[in-house]
Amino acid sequence: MNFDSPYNPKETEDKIYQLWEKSGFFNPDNLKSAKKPFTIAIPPPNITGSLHMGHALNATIQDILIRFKRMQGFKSLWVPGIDHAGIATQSVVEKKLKKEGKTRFDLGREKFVEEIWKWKNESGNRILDQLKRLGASCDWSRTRFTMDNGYNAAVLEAFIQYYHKGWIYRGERVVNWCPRCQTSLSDLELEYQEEKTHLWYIKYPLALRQAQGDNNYIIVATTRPETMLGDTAVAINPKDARYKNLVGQNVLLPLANREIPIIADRIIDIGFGTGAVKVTPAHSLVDWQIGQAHQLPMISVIDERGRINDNAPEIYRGIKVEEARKKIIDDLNAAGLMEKIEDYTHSVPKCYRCDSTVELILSKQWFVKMAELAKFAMAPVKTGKIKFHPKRWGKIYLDWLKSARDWCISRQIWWGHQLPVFFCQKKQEEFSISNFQFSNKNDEEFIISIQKPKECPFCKNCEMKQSEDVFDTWFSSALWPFAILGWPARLASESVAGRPAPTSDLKTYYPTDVLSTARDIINLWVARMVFSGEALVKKPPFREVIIHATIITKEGRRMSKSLGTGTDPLELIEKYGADATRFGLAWQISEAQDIRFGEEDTLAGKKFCNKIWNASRFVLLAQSGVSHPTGDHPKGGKSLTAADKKILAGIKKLEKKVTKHIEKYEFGKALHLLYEFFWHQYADIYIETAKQQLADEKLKSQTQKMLLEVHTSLLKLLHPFLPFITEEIWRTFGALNGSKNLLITEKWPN
RNA sequence: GGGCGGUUAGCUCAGUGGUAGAGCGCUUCGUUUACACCGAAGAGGCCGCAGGAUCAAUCCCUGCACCGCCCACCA
Repeated sequence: MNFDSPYNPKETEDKIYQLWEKSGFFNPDNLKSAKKPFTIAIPPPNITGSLHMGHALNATIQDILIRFKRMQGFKSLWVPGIDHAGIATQSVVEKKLKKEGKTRFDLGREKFVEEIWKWKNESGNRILDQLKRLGASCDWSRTRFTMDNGYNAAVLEAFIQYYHKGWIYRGERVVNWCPRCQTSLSDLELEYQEEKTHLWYIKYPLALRQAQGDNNYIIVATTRPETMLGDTAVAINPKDARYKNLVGQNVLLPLANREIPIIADRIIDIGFGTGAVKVTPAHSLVDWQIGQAHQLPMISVIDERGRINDNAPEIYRGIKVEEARKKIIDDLNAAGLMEKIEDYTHSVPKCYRCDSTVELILSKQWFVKMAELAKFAMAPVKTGKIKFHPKRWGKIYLDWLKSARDWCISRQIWWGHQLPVFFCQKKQEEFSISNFQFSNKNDEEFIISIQKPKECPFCKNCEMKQSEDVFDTWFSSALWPFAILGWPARLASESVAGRPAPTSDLKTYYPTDVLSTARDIINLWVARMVFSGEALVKKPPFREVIIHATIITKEGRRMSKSLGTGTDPLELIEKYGADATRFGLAWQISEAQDIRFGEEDTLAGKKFCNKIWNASRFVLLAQSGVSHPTGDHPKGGKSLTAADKKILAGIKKLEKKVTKHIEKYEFGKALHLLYEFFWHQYADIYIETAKQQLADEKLKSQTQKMLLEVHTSLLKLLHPFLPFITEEIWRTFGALNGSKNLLITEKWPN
């Protein structure tokens, strides 16, 4: 180690990280003296991802905790891994193909999935390597992937168990559909964007004309004129005096030339538009509900590519939705049926992966019933078995669960876990959305099975066909905390009556202790992990949930690569070093909802590292010519000066406070205290005093011991925050007293 | 429409029922054997606005304003 120049992270970090990896201490099985386990399951980053500030912050938080607990003597396990990220990954590879002028359909399913695996093997580990650069002390020997063999088994097992409990059903519903990704989406995979559009007031002529001349039609207001081709009713509120006498009559649906009834339903808002609303059960959720209540037929007019289908009049078929809207407006104008147009602003759902406008279409999908599972998810939070930090997120979590709708878990993409569902070919009619003019088709015959049945149990002589659908990515990530620990693998010795028995990892490390994540996936992920854990393993998956702040730019804007507004944590590491980067992040941690990230704090971290570096040099130089017999402790000596006593007392207090803050997940506070103490109490005051004491022969030896004592205590306290530099310095100090222990496993001083 | 968070020094943010703090920036001075990625000293704040309970509020309560986030089936 070269103390003659400022601290150089580049010379240290790789070397130290290799030392740690070689030591094997990231794997808690090698922590011989450790007793109680402490576990964190990393929120698996997407395989397509590259480390961003959010990851860096979260990794810093988790690593501080893991290192802290490891030093405290816990069997600390931080399990790393990656998520296959169905739609996201598929679109990355699709984009790559597009450059070659191909689509996934050109390749076919098998070849395409092969392409993705190839891509995964080439660049899928990038983010994990980046985490290492930050100093993350994960147990890499336990690295998992949501599509590795064991994990696949967990996904199928979960589905089958849910199915047998009656919590899964297949049904034709109005679902969110991304026309670009060609798949269904769950409600949580939508992002709403405000759009300025219009409210069109359209005249629907009454089929049975009244004597009074001005009652020839009823006017409906809509933001989606194009879906009128699929209208099967006009609805009004039963209390609306304006239309009371029209209920039960029919109108002649313009353009489509069908007669549809006027119905009354309390769900209709009298104040919206004209108070009369067109009902399109196949393309709107509310309308679907109305349709169910009034037994209306469903006419699907938009297909899975976002085009008008064959259920519409011929002139509109095959046209994209946006164009169909224009054409229909023109045609209504031409027919004199457009009453008026108003400006209107409302939120339009977009695909969270590709930003396309999401259509609501009628489709047969698999759903998880939320009624039971929401109870599972709520119970441990209500009883305090799971605690949120900050507390307020617990309420948000519960609020969502109270009204959560059934979860659509099937996706029509190719990258993911294929549903373990097999259909009888003979009885299965080829599924095509445009065939669904009317509902009430009976379910096809299918069976749920991990392996393809040898014989079709229905017709006895067909080759059964597996469902082409894959699971929603979140269905598999919901199993993360226990799937990564071995669930549902059966150990012959432990299996009980054929039921899944926990593996030893599951026994030892489950439930995990802390989950640290971002607030935007509380419902998407956290809630689902909780009910999955409760339902499948009978235990909540973690005890504490840390919801960390979102990192935004100093100007208050979202950090985004495409906007060019992001800070790249790897650049920070390059520029300031990993410790400084961690410092810059930890320094800004508080309970606030956002962190407006300023690079100055990273610079401060770099300077702090240098301060530690130089103070260490001083302490080492001051030791020259001294040998320290082990056990020779300065404490209690009669010769302690006032300064000695003060710094020792200060350290004691600091140890208590830092411990307390880390335990309360107040990492920013802990770091501020450490910084203040090291720099101003220790370096500015004590070291300066020590210089004088060293010059005094009577105090010299005592002071040398004091410096070493205080310094090593501080290195320990700093280690979870600044692991590289503290470990590097620790090695030099170890050389002094013959100790070869790594700092990562030194005992936490409290 | 509902809920939540924020409003403190030029910037980013801590903080406490009783003289207001940090990092960065700024000013002045300082190369004495850890460190100029430093040290010493300093400037800079009606702690968003208006009320209320209190001996006393930046901190507690109420209302308001502005910024931001989330949820919701206004078609």
